[in-house]
Amino acid sequence: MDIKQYIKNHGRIVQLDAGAHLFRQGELEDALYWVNQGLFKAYYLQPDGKELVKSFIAEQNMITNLSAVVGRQACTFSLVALEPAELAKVRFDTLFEHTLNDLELSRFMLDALIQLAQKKERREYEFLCLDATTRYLQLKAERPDLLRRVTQNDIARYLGITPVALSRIKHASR
Amino acid sequence: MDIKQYIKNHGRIVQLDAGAHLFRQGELEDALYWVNQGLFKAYYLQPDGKELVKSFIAEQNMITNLSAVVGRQACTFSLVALEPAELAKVRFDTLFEHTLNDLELSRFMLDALIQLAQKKERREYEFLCLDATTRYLQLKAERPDLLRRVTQNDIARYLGITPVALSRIKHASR
DNA sequence: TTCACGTTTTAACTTAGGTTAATTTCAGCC
DNA sequence: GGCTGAAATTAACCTAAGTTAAAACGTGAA
Repeated sequence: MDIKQYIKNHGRIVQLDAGAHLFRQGELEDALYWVNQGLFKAYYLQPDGKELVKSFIAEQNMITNLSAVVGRQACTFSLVALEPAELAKVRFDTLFEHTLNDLELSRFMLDALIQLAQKKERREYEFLCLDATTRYLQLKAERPDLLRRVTQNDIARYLGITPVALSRIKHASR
Repeated sequence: MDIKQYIKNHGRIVQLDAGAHLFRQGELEDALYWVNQGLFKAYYLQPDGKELVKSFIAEQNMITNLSAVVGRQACTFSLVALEPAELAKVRFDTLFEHTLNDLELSRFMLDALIQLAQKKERREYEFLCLDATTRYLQLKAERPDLLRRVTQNDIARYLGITPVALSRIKHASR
């Protein structure tokens, strides 16, 4: 069974309005979600109230808060719907148990985790090796849809700079 | 069978002098390694000759170049021994095949990948949310051994700053 | 249409970190 | 003990990005 199939069989449908939170930093969470529809923003809230964007998650992707779900700790980030959304929700533990008896499912989990690790490695590379201007131009080239669906403020906080700085970069690179 | 056991059974021992490369950016690579002894530096070489440190890998850890090994692409980074080292080497493909028939092995792969993803997520957080001084102080608190085994130049390039900047930070935070 | 409010831009000033180069420190070696 | 070369520090100057605040722009509701 593949993951999408598994979630279809075992999952509960969740509907969210734009602006609604799926979970918040500090809460406990044990679920893994599959996004059927909508766009989400994962973000860290700093003690001083500043917000930094960890990632954007669109349709046909998984969402989970790894440390919360694996380590049974408080969520390290918050997750908010930027558009009206529909997801399927399953308990991570139950899914993980099923991988114990189902080699195919286990394989799909492996694939998903490899993909996740590669994505994170990519982002690590960008922060370590590229300057803000290059990160912006790359994002613009590779996810032009995002720039349309998301405010420039959020794009800036995803790139690790302030909205003011992003506005300047856009101006300079025109 | 767990991964260490698997590698012990199927792996080939590799010895390296300090300064020797395990693989280089741009080469093809199909192996996964287990570090028995030594310390490694994974680094990106920029077109302008600048070097940025992706990670340090010490004893009792796995090493692999995910994109190279999974996507059959050129290595995205180089891997060099900072100390005389001994590793066990297995083909990634073969291991991955074995996970198809061995649930326990599959589980151990899952655990390893979850850990990897969590590590990467952690580093992403540090680049996104913390300034260089905080990143340095945190590294110093959490991996004091590293600061002893690695030159300050390499620590700086791991933190994403120049050696000059790190020296300044040390001076200021004393 | 207009108002209100959030988003984006612009400007002026500050700060962290980069760059280059000179100097000091230190470890290994003769 | 003195020499060598790498590593680390220091200094002077430069640039990217942060901060604060004001102005301009857009969009949706009344």
